[in-house]
Formats: sequence, C-alpha cells, structure tokens
Amino acid sequence: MSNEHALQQYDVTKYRTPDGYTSDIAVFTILPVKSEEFRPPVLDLKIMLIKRSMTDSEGRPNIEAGKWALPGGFVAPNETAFQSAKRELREETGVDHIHLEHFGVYDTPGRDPRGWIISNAHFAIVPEHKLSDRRASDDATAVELFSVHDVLQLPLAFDHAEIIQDAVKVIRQKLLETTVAKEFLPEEFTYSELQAVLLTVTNDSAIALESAFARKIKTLPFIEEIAGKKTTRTSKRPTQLYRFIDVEINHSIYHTKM
Amino acid sequence: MSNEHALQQYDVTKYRTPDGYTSDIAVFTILPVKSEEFRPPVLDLKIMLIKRSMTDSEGRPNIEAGKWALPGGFVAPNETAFQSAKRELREETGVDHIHLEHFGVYDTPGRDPRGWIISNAHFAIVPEHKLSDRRASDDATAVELFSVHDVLQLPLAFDHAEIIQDAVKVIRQKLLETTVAKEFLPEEFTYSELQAVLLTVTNDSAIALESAFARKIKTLPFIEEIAGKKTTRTSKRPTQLYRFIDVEINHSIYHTKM
DNA sequence: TTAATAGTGTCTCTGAGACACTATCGT
DNA sequence: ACGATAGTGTCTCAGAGACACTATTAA
Repeated sequence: MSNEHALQQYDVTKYRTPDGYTSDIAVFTILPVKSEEFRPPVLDLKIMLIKRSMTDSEGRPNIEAGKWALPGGFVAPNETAFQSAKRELREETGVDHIHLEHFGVYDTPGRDPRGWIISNAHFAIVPEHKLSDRRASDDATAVELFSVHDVLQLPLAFDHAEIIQDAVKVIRQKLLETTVAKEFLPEEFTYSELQAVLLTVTNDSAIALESAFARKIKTLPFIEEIAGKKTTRTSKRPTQLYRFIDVEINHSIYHTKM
Repeated sequence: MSNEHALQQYDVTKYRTPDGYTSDIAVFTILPVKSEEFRPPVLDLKIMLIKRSMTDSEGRPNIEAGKWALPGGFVAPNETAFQSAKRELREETGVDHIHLEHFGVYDTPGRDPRGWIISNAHFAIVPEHKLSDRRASDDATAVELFSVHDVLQLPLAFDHAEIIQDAVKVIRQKLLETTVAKEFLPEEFTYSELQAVLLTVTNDSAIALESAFARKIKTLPFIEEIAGKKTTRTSKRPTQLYRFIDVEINHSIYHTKM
C-alpha cells in the first residue's frame, strides 16, 4: 500500500512530544475495623500509598521526596498504559489476576515539574490477604494503607491529591452501580458481609437496615442463593450463603425497574 | 523546596518517550429521517467523519490517505487533551459550547504506523443546526455524516474502527443512563421528541410505547412539566412541553427505585 | 435465659404494564 | 366525520418500605 511511501516522508520530530508517559494505580483494599466471632464484620476502605525516598536509585535527590504518592511508573514503548499498570502492580505488591480498571487521564500542563508527563490513572481491588507481602521498592521508603476518609490530609506528591479524590469517587460509584463488590468478598458470602462492604461507601437506609437488606438480596438479579448452604461465621444462627452470578446489568434512567 | 535541586539532576531523556499525543473526537448529531407537519420526528443518530486527503499540506503523500477518520490532531504542550479536542472541534466545525466528554485512551503499540502515538478519544454532541458550516480542512477532502448503523462498513484509518465502535457504545449508554439526551433537544420539548431521541439507540418497549412513555415522563425526577405551556409542532392536538432539571441521579444496583 | 444476628408476616403505597377509552385539532 | 397524536381510567401485579414479630444458636 502507499502508506509505505508516505511513511518515508513522515518526520516524527515535527511535533513537540511529551516528556513521559506513565501509569498510576490506586490500590484499594478493605480491612476489618474489628473482627469478632459470631459477628458480622465492620469494615473500612483503604488505599495503598508509597512514601517517595529522599534519593533515587543512583543516590541523587528525588523529586517530591518524602511525600506520599500512588504507586506507578513509566510506560514502556512496547506496552499499553493498562499493561504497564498491571506489571507495576505485580512488581510493587506481588499481586496478579486482580480487578484493574483505567479511570482517567491526567495531563494538565505543569502537573509534573519534570516536564510534559501524562499519567493514566487506574484503580485496583485487592483482597486483604493478597496484600500481605507488600514491600518498599527502589524509590519508596514505605508502603502504607490509609483510610479513604483521611488520605487527603497527607502531603501528597504531584497532582495525586486530585487523582486520589477521583479514584475514591470512582470506586464508590463502582461499588454501588456495578458488581465489583464481589472482588472484596469470598466466593460465597452472607447478606451482612456484602452489606458491610457497601457500608464503607454509603449510609443509605435501604442498605443499612438489616431486615430490608436481608430481603432485598433475594430479589437482586445478579445474586443467587446457594441452596441449603449456610455458615456461622457471622452469627450463632446459621446464615444463608449467596454468590454473584453473571448477568447483564442495565440501568437506564427511563426505567424504574432494572 | 528541595525539588529544585532534584530537578537540576533530572534527565528527561532517560526514558523513551511517545512520538505523539493526539485527541480524536467522535462528533454525534441527530438528523430527522423524515419531518412532516403535525408529526413527531423520526430520527437517526449520525457520526461525523473526515476523508483523509491523498497528500498533506506540503504536498507529500499522506498516511492512511483516502480513508475515513475521526477529526482530531496533535495536542500542544500547553494544553490538555480535552482542551485540544475542544479547540479542534471549533477549528473543524466552527462549533463551541457543546457537550464534549473524554471516553478512552488508545495506546496499543503499533496502532499508528508513524510511531508511538497515544490518542485520547472524546465524544461530542452537536445539535444539527449548529453543524451547518462544517467544511473540509487542510488534510481532509470531505466531511460527511454517517448513520451509526453502517459507519463500520467504511474503510477507516488507523484503529478508528475500534474507537468508533466504542464511541457508539458509550453514547448509547450515556443517552439511556444520563440526561445527555437534552443536548439533542430544544430547551422545551414534548414527550414524543424525547422518545424519538431515545429510539435511535433502543427498542425497549417501555420507551417505544406511546402511552407508557407519555405517562412515565411525568414521574421522572429529572424532568418537569412546564405548566400550561403547549406546542402543536408534533400533533394537531396541543402537546405538553417539558424541560430537564438538574437533579442528582443515583442508580445504585442495590435499589430498584431511583 | 439472654443476647445477638437472621429472617418472616403483614400492611400500605407506589408504580409498572396492558388495554381500552377519551381529547383535541387540521383537513 | 376522519385521521393522527396526546393523554387518561382502570385493573392487576410486583415490589419497596416500615414495623413488629419469630427463629436459631453459643454461652
């Protein structure tokens, strides 16, 4: 095709190009506030941040040193930003096969003092037990989990305050408007366990009232009862177990029903 | 702050960087299939594409010449991809102050034969009458509107088939799950006009049946009746006019009602 | 028996969905 | 009067929401 001829003429250096292309990841997990026998859990939604070292791997002073930041890094030319996020998540925390989703692009001029650097923001959902071997790496002196309620009080690097704020908004919405809540739950769960996950992001009475929610879970089209299977991990009385099933969810605002 | 010291040490050329950063825009409009007096409209959702010239502005053979493509262009270092999309939309079609939204990043290696080029995809909603002065520009020999139903049959440049497919999916969803339908409608509209817009993307019976929809529109929390105001543009019998109001829309899947 | 969580009985109210019917106007 | 769109009357059925009540178990 004649593209070949055109390509020979094309000059890649004609336009000024970005100085960097990165991926950042907001890693969310849910931790129990308290956990007792025969009691439904009380949970808190956490986000994982790293503390930027004072010096880089070659011993020179680091940018935004000492501040808290989202894990992430530069995208390689042979991968997409999404693949890069996946790779970095694996390298930083050792976790793989978890829910990862792109949610925004941050490219405001001046957002990074090093130059014209574009960041793709992702969020990841990691069940607590998979996050056990988290560790500091090259340019981080610490890795820590913060409650989404007070993470914005921290000194944050670059424009990460904005990205984190957006990430929290996005996961709140995703938890309520999609079935991602299942990523925080075991395969089989009780109504009160699902409820506890949702209560980390809402206080809505339809979800907060036990009896209302116990009834509602049976009518939800994307959740099924596991016939006859019960557990006593949340109460002395054996409790029915449920699981998520794959159904298409349609929430047109012109329908009241789904 | 010590960032200054760190910046002096920082070498922007350390990482390989993208060869280009672009914005593409899927411009949607709705055209009447037929329009008669005293009849509700029958509409069709259209997308605007440009035909790439055989040669560029300097007379050299063009990349992907002769194929249809989304309008767009390179992002300047002093603007965001969103601002760039806005600027290009103004330059290409002369329209401003219209609904514009980012919906995706396309950065698969090899998507553009010229090199490592990242594209931000946006969609825009332009009422038909504002699109009157559309015109071909530098590197386009034609500007045309295609029905979303058969646009994918065309020879499309780069990975624009994928982007367009996603854009159509997104606008379908946005029309049904948000109030953007108002961008296609006059300030004051009848139930059958709103219905006609929605019918370009769905056949759902709750929307398609006149009597059902005439009733439903009164119960929608984001639409209000304009007391006593009527029109005869869609029927001989004067028809009630409605308008959109700003209310927060919440569609948690754990509520059946909104 | 008590305390705690799980789950049901029942009532009221709203709205969905279907179908037939009425209303309003230009021609 | 006719034809077309707009809009209502009425019925049935499902489910939301509230509240009180019952069920099950460990300790």
